[in-house]
Amino acid sequence: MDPSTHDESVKREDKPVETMTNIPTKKEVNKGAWTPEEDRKLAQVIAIHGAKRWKIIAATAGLNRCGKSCRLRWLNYLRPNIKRGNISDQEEDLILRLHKLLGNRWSLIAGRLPGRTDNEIKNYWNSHLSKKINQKEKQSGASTREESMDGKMTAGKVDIVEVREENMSCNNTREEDSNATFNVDDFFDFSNEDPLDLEWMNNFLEMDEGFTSM
DNA sequence: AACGACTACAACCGCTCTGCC
DNA sequence: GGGCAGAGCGGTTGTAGTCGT
Repeated sequence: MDPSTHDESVKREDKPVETMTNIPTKKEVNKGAWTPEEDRKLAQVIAIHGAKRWKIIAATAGLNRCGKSCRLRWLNYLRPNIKRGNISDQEEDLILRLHKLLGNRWSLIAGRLPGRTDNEIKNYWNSHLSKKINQKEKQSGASTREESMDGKMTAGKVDIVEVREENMSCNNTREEDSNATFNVDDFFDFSNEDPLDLEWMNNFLEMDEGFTSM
């Protein structure tokens, strides 16, 4: 499949806004794997201008890339303090628990795993964890009735969590829902927190255990 | 050695959200 | 309040690498 045949975003990026001469036109825009030279140029420009105004960055760096592509490359690959590969057992466990709580909100999950990107976690989930879970479900489905009851309990737990999250994440209803014991937005607000401080994790694990025992 | 199936992950796409004018 | 542009997110695709036959 050739992505260029339905490239709506590129069309949008080429609106007349572009008065800057270096911004690539639809025909010129480069796609596919990034070269080391492109990485170097992008990193240089970001070091000078900061990681904002991606369209300008793309133009300044002389890259025939759209701003979106530059942003993604920076966030997922070039950014400092990125951890690559080898997701530890602890991290995996955390991903599983957070996914149970949050669903496919990868950026929130990634926010709690220092050095990991949402894209990496999403990929890891799709290629590793989703299979693991499927296997587990199959196993539990084929085993004893007692175990299948446990499976129902697990599914029930997820439902409860999802309902809770719905209540918690909705700012409009937050005031009405005075019984909420937990606010997901507050919980995942890192603004006043050292990202490497793992105390939150203990709190989260305790809370998760609390749901488990429900 | 050659080939197809499978896996992992980088990158793209479309959509939504947010802030500014 | 409405429109626009930029930023961000999650889903999906493309492809290089690996493995089994």
